[in-house]
Amino acid sequence: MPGLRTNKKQDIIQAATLLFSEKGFDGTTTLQISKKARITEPVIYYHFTGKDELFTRIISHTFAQYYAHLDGLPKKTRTEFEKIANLIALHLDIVEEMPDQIYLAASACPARLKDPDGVCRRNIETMYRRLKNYLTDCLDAGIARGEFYPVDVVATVDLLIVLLVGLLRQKGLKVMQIKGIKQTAVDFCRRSLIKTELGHG
Amino acid sequence: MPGLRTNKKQDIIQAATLLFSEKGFDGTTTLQISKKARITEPVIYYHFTGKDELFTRIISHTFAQYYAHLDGLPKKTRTEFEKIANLIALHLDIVEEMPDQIYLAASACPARLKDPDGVCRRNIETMYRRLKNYLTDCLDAGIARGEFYPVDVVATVDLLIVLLVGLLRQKGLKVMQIKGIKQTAVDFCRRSLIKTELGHG
Amino acid sequence: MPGLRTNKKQDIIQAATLLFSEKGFDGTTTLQISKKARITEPVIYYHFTGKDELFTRIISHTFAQYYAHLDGLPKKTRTEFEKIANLIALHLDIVEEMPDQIYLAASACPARLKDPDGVCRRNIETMYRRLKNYLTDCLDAGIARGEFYPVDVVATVDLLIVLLVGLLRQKGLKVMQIKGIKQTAVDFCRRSLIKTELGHG
Amino acid sequence: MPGLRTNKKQDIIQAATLLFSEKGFDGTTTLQISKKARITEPVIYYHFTGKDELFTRIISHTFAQYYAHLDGLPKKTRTEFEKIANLIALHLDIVEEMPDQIYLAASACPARLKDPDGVCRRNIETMYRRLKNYLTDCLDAGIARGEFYPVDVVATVDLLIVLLVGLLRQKGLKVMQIKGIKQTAVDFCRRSLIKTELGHG
DNA sequence: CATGAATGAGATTTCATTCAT
DNA sequence: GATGAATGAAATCTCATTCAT
Repeated sequence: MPGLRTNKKQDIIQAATLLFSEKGFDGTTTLQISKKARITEPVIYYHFTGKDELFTRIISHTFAQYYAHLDGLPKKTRTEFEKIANLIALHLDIVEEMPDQIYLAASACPARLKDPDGVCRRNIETMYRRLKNYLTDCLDAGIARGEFYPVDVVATVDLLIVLLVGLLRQKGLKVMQIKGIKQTAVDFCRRSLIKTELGHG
Repeated sequence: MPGLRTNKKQDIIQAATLLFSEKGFDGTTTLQISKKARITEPVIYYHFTGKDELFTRIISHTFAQYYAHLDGLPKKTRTEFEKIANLIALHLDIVEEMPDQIYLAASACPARLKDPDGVCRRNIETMYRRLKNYLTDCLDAGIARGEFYPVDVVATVDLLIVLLVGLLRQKGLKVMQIKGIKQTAVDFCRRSLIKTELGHG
Repeated sequence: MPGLRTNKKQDIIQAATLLFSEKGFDGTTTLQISKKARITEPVIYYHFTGKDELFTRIISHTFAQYYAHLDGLPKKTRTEFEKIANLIALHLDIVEEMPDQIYLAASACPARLKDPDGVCRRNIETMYRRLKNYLTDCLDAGIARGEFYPVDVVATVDLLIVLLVGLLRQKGLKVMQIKGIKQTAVDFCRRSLIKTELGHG
Repeated sequence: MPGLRTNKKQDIIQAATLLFSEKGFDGTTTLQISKKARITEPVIYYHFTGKDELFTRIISHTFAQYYAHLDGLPKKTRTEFEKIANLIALHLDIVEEMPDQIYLAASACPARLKDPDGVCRRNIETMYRRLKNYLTDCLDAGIARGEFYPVDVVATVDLLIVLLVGLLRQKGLKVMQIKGIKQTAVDFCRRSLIKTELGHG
C-alpha cells in the first residue's frame, strides 16, 4: 500500500487535466497546477518526472479508459449493424462520462502528431488500429451474411472511423450543438449499409 | 519603388507556417522563424505586431482561401446530391492544394477554441455556419423535389458537417492513409440520402 | 524556519536604491541590480513582481519613513514658531539620515508626476496635504495668540511648503553646498512671521 | 540661408519637447517623435546626431532663454529689494511663458545631475552661479546702504535661491495650486530683509 | 514527504540607429 | 533631402526544474 491517502497525486492529475484543457499544455505553468492542486511545486516533481510525464500519464489514462469501453462492447449481437450502432453510441456517451479528459485529448493531440513516439501519436494509432479491426470484422461478417451491401470494406471502414472520431471530437470540443445526432448517425449509416427494406424504415 | 519585391514578408509567413505546423505555435520561437526565413528577428516585428499576429494572419488567410473555394462551387447543379458530392471533393482536394496551411489549421485550432474572439474560434464558427446554410438549402431542396429521403434536416446537416470536417482533418493531419475514400464517401452518402433505385447502383 | 535571514530581499532593495539614484530608473537594468546585490536576475522576480514594484516599494518606504518623522514631531511647543523651526530642521536632517533614499525620491519623482496613480504622485500629494494641515494649524494658532503677523494663511502655507521642499531637494540632490542654512532659514522665517521685537534680534 | 523653411527641424524640436515632458526621455521613442512631427525617423538623424543631441538642444535652449530673461532684468532700481521682487516675478512668470520647456527641464534634470558634463548639470550650475552673483551684489549693496538687516549674506543668498527655484519648480510641475503666491513671497522676503517700519506694512 | 528559495536557459519584444535607394 | 526596410544589442520577464533544509 503505497501511501494510504495518495490524494495529492490524484489532486495534481485532476488540476492538470483541467488546466491543460482550459489553457493548453504550454499555457499552463507548473505553478498554476500546484496552486490548483493546493500543493507546492516540488511535490509535482516528487510524484512525476516533470510536466511532460504528467501530461503523458493523463493522456495514457484517458485512452486506457477509452480502450476499456471498447473492450466492454458486447461481442455477440443479433445483427452486425448493432455493433456499429454501439460504436456510435460509445463515442458520444464517453464524452459525457469524462468530458475534461476528452476535451484535453481532442484539443492537445492534433498538435502532437508529428512525434512518432509521443503518447498522442502512439495512442491515436492504437485507437485507429482497434477501430479498424473491429469494423473490418463487422463489415466482413455483415456482408458475408447478406446483411450489408457488398461495399469496399477497407475504404468504408476508414470512412466510418472518420465519422466516429468526428462525432467524438465535435461533441468533445463543444464546437456545435448536436442534438439528436446519435439517432441520426445511426439511421444514416443503416440506410447506407443495410440491404433490406427495413433499413429504409 | 516601395516593395518591388518584398519577399521577406512572404518568406516569414511561409517559414512560420511550416514551423508552426511542425512544432506547434508555442514550440516555435521567433528566432527559428527568422533563421528559416533567412532574416533577422526584428524584421518579424517590422512586418507584424508580433508572433501572435503572424499566426493570426496565416490562419485568417487559410480560411479565406477555404471560403473562396466554397464560393467557387457551382450554384446550379443537375441534382442536389451533386452539391454534396462537390463538397466532399472540395474538402479532400483542398488538402492537396495547400497541405501545410491545412495541417497548421487542423493541428493548432483545436487547442484554441476556448477563446471566443480568437481567429480559430471565429473562423471555425463561420465555416460551420456557411456549411450549415449550404447544406440546409441543399437538403431542403432535395427533399422537396423528392430526390432525398425526408430526413431530419437539422440533424443530418450536422452529421454531414461532421463527416466533411472529419475527412478534411484526417487527410490534412495524415493520420490515416485514406485511398479511395472520396468515392466511398460519395457512395455512402448517396445510398443514405437518395430515394431512387439508382442510389443503390 | 522560513526566512531566518532573508537578506537577499533587502540586498536587492539596497542595490536598487543605489543604482536607481545613480543612473535613473530607466538607466538601471535588472541585470545590474542582480549583480550589485550578488544574486541572479530571477531572484528579483521571485521577491518582486518586477522592476516597477521594486521601485514602488522603495519610494513607498521612503515616504513612510518621512511620514513617521512628521508624526514624531512634538505636538506641544512653547511657541508656534518652534513648530516651524522643527519642520525646517526635519527636512534638512532627514537627508543626512537616509541620503540615498532621499536622492532617489528627489531625482526620480519629478519625472513621474503625470501618472495620477503612480507612487510618486500619490505620495507627493499626501506629503503636501500633511504639510498643509500642519502649517495651517500652526499659523492659525500663532496669529490667534498674537505671535505671528496676520498674514494670508493659505498663501503663506504654500510658500513655506515651497521653502521646506526646496531645502530638502537642494540638500538631497547635493546641488549646492548649503552650510549654515538651517539657522539662516529659521531666522529668515522668524523675522518674517514673528511680531515682537525679539524676532529681529 | 540654410533652408528657406527649416520647419521640420522646429517641428521635431517641438514634438520632442512635448513628448519628453509628457512621457519622459526614456519613455519617448524616436518613432513617436517622428510621427508627432509628421516626418520619418531618419529625418531626425539628418538634423540631429541622435536622440541625445535633440534633448541637449532643447534643454540648452530653455536655459538660454532663462539667461536672457535674467539679463533683461533692470540693472538700476530705486531700492535693492526691487531686484529681489523682480527675481521672484521672473521665476513665476517664465513658467507661463514657456510651460512645456520648463516642465521638461524641471522633470528631466533632477535625474541627470550625476553626470558632471551633461547639459543639465552644467546649466543648473551656471544658473545657480548667476543667481548667486546677482543676489550677493544685491544683498551686499542693500546692507551697505542700510536697507536690509545685516544678515549672513552667503547663507541668505543660498536660501533665496532655494526659494526662487522652489517657486519655479512647484509652478512648473503643477504640483500645487499656488494662487497669490507672488505677492506673498514678495511680502515674506520684504519683512525678513527690510529694516524700516515700512517693511512690516 | 514537503517547502521556501533559487537558478539556468531562454523567449519575446523594443529601440536607437543606419543602409540602399 | 528623404524614405522604407532592416539590424545589433540589449532588456524584461518566464518557467521548468532543483537545492538545502
